[in-house]
Amino acid sequence: MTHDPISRFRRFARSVTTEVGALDESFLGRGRSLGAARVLNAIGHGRTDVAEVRQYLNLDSGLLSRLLRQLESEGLITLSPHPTDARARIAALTPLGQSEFDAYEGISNTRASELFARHPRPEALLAAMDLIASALGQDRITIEERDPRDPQSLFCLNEYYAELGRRFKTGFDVNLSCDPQATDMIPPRGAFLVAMSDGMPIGCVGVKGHGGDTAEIKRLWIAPSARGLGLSKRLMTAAETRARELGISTLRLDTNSALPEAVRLYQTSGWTEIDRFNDDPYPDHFFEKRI
Amino acid sequence: MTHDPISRFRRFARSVTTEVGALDESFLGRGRSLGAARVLNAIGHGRTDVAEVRQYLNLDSGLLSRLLRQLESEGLITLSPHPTDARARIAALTPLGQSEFDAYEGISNTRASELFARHPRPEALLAAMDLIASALGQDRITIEERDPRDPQSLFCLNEYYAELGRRFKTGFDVNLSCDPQATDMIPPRGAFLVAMSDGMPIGCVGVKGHGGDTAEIKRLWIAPSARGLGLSKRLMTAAETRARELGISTLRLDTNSALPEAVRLYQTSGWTEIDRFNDDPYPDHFFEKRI
DNA sequence: TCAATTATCTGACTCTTGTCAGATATATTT
DNA sequence: AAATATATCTGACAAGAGTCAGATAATTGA
Repeated sequence: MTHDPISRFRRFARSVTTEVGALDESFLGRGRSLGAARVLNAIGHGRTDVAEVRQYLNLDSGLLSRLLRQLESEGLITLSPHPTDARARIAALTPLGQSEFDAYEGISNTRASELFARHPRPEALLAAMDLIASALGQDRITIEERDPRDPQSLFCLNEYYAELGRRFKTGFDVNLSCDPQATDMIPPRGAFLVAMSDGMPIGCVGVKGHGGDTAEIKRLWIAPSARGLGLSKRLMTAAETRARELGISTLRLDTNSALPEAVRLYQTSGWTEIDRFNDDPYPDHFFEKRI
Repeated sequence: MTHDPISRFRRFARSVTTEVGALDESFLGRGRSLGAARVLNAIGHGRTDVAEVRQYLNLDSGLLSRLLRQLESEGLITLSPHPTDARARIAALTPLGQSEFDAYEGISNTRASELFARHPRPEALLAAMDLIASALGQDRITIEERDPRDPQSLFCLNEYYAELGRRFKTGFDVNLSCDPQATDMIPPRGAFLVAMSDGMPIGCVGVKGHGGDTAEIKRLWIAPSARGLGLSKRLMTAAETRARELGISTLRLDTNSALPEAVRLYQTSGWTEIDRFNDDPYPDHFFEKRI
């Protein structure tokens, strides 16, 4: 039979490589090699340190050096010494470089939006892409500490609130719950961790401290497309480690039976159920863990 | 904001290219260039005519010639003259070539099945891949005439029956419906068309004749992942064209109001509703079209 | 039958990518 | 201050992918 998972996967791989190949072809149309175009794009996307570009594109230093020279001689970028490390250099787009970068962006954006425009269910297509990106990018998921007020963190928090609203019969109103102060989730009192996958936040967790040796775990959320990959365990482990570094010895958390995956996670990872320790109207399960 | 469709698409593209790149790397591990490996794979997948391989991989004839020579000198393939065209050649794997081909297959199959094995919802992942493959492969969908009894056709027909079973309140039993004889859907009486996308069947339609100048359209089906892309219209147009070639001047069809997309399609593409013309228990709408 | 076309092969080239071994200047560590 | 490490640059090279202009032999069409 021809419709086993493997051949379906193959058809997928073939369609995507063809698409990517076609995009590369159009990039080539601007009279520059793909390598140079990639470097320009990396710089345009804010990777200004030469070392950063090299790491991102995984390039040999010699090769990158030549590509940078080429872009410089085309008048697309300027190279200046790094302010704090005179060995290193930082790259910046010139106005000409910016317009060339915009042209590349235009090519890929047009392709992408045409794809969505002619599709009957663009949201389904995007959800499918998220799912696949999470599945394929599993090994490249990183956990970063961030300010809970930065855009990536806020994105996670909003998704979290929206999901609670859908899951709780009564809906969810942040103002009724004891919303942690951002400063309680910033060192030295606490921390906020975001799981990033190829530049997109796909999960978060907060450690809310108050200066003592006890803290609360709050706002554990995983994007639907990344569920089941063991990410919540990774986030919780990272949160515990970070809490320990901050001098915290006891963690507590509250949760709700409308979130059975969460309850199960805590039960199976060393947490003990305890009595209610606050009067927040939403939670109905309370846990504690010594770390 | 960073979570617009474009950046989600980008994250997807990046994760897939990384995956494909990693696969290519492992291919390289067998001590052969990627080009040669691709040619070997194309031959192993049954593309025996050199011309076919060239077209499939979109290679320059000179380049392919050299790659074939290399594979031949490695003892992986044999090249023999084409039986009916002495200019052309056909390639075949030697036993050694077959085992080398199997090794490549093993690499990619292992990767794919590991991906599915560690995913919580492999079916959802596959459905997502199908959806994306259909969306990206739109321009590469071909409509082929096939024997309604060949495996690709049977796959479509079974999916079609299964779907009717789900859609009709009463279920669907092929034996109660007047199932067309295969020979009625083979020239000169009729035809059976299958829409193929990268080697997978994603839709079908039958023209069921009885030797006269009237025929019926039967078994119009589109895979869920390929719906909304205008494929049913393409299939119907192809069916009409083929019917005309077979000397048919009037087409009829029956359908059911549980398939509203179908009813709407016929109403908007030149068909006129007519009285019941058979006593099949399932249909409740009947159409006719002069072509 | 003869001219045009087709399938493949050959040789000569180019470009891009990538590797490697130093060279140079600056930072960091001891 | 000396030794070591780091960031980048330079030159020399090699392999892969791909292009192009003919050459050859077979097939097709007028």
